[in-house]
Amino acid sequence: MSDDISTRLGRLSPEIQAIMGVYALYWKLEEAFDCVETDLSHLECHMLIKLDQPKRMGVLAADMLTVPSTITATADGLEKAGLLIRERDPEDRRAWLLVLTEQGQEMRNMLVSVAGDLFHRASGLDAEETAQFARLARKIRDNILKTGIPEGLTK
Amino acid sequence: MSDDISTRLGRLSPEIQAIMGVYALYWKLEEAFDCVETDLSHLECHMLIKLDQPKRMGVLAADMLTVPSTITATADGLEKAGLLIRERDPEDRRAWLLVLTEQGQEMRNMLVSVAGDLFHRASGLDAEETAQFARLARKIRDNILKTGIPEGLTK
DNA sequence: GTCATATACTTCAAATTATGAACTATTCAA
DNA sequence: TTGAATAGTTCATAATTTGAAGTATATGAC
Repeated sequence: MSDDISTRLGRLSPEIQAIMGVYALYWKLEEAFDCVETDLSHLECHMLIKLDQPKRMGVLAADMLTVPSTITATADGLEKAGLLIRERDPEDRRAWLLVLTEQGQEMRNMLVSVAGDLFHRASGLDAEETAQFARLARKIRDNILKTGIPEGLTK
Repeated sequence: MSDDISTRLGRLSPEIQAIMGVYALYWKLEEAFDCVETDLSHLECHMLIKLDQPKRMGVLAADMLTVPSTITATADGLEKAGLLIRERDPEDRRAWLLVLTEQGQEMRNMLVSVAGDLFHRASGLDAEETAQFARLARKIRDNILKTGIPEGLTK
């Protein structure tokens, strides 16, 4: 009709519009992830996607803005599924490096490809808009990691 | 160092960059919401923010991409806290309209203001970038609601 | 060297949250 | 009027998340 959701949303502040958009996209992506044929939980999918290279668990915790015990549980799941292994970090033997197995790499590639496609369909943005959005999203993420991550955990 | 998180993220596809940015922002906002002095759960905060005007529970369920029983539970909490009341929708007496009380309005105003500030601080974007991001976010949200919401539930 | 303190991760029990199936009330269409 | 569909509710269960206490390693002060 005339006074529909979109029209009213236009009257809210840009920040709230941005937040609502982010929430909608987040929820939609989560929902869509459910449909992907895997036995992985959402957090397991996220961790897999973030493991573009071996990372310490503490770094992942900071990156995913969660607590260590959650990372332990998630890594346990992925390890049990044969998608990653734990290796001691030679630079600090208290820490583990999470390293994808070949099978983990394959799964990750699949997820990354599916996620990209999901974003495309869910967002409805064209290539240029996607690039623009990605640029801002990257800037936001940089800012969050910069302000939210503990000192020295930038590996 | 040289090969830091941000640099590597730049090598990923725009879609994945966008998704990671969205996830980072979502998680950061969730985390920040915890610090706001309320007795509300996250979902209760979200629902409150979405109630810029009376809405049917089914509309909220579609909007928040969740199931009816979750909406029932969330509305129960807000009703118990005196922040909203249920009114039968005169156009369809099976449906409830969720209407904010005066106290609910106040709480919502507070949350909207805090959320805007949170976005500002978490994202680190300036006004123009925020506007740009908001525009794209709105477009995304429109697309998601258009494709995800059941027919006729645009009230 | 060694002692005290800090860090990286794990364990586990408890709390929170989310879900789906079965149910009530109302509407709609034939 | 009747049968099917829709709006929301209830409730038991499942999944997720957390925080506190524990182990092992590292770091810095003496």
